[in-house]
Amino acid sequence: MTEQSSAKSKLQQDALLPRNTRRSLPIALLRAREAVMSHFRPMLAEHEMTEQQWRVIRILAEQEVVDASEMADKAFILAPSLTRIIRSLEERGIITKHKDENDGRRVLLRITPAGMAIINEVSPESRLIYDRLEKRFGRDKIEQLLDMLDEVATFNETQ
Amino acid sequence: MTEQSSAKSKLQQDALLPRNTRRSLPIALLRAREAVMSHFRPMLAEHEMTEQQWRVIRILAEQEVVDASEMADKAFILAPSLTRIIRSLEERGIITKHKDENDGRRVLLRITPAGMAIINEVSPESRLIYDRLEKRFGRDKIEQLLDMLDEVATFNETQ
DNA sequence: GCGATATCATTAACATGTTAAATATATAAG
DNA sequence: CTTATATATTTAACATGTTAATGATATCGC
Repeated sequence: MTEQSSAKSKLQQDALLPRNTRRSLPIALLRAREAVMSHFRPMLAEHEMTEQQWRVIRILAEQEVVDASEMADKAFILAPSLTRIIRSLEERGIITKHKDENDGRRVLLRITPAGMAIINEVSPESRLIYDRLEKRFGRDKIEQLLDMLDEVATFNETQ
Repeated sequence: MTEQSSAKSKLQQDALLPRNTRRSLPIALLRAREAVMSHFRPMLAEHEMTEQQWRVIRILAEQEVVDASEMADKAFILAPSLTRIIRSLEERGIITKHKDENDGRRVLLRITPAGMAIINEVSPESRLIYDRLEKRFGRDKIEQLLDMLDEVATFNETQ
């Protein structure tokens, strides 16, 4: 018994040990995100949509034409992932994809009526979940959280 | 040229990112997380470690023996991912894996000296980055953020 | 105009995320 | 003791994350 615990504490007294994982910011961000997303995923799954695919068509519902780079920025999806997502959504008739005539490198994306139909079916339930979240924590607290997260997001810009 | 861009650039002037996306909690959590992680990944890559693999061995540096279920909980990694990570780390001699003699279903994990060597090499630089983060935002603010994130993480429990 | 350089999108290769199903072991009910 | 049920881990299949390399088009400098 004492033998067993002595080895453990020997390891733990090492000064080089990393910070306790319980208060790790990356994991805390992951947990919070998962807590929110777990409410959305089942509803999206009913429409054979992933969370990332939903982000893409939601942005196209707000803005008629978006090129791939802008989409990657707004939806926070890396280019290689976006390429695959665009291919899948186009094959399923949810979005269209055309070369930009003024810049042959760019790809212009638009949502189709089929895509808008999904938006219209999912949006009400999506709002309901956000409302529940706001009711649970209060709008002020969520705004405050969003502000702090925005601030943390600048950590990579300011060295 | 000016005609073409006028309608859209007016919209864009209000906010480079549309309010809906920019003030979306899931994406804000993602952005914040990425801002933090982008500082760690290059350093982990030097040791051929992914972020998730680092979480696993860091937990094993704190606690001598951890079974797979407990690891999944603490590192916030789903079981199928953990299975693959354990296989990779074991093959590389960074951790060991044994059946629990009292419960044949369970798998017990331990870190090896080679694993501890990685911990000792990475930890100082890791602490440096966290210190920079703390200096940038203040310890109180980060503690406050962690508290709020913990609270959001309970959103899935309390319906 | 032409060549060097930059930018945008895609592909490749491997790791992880996600859900469902399969497997192995443990525990409870009878 | 045996069957049914529950739990822990693994496997499978597909989607996305991540970095590096490639191909295509634009743009800059001369």
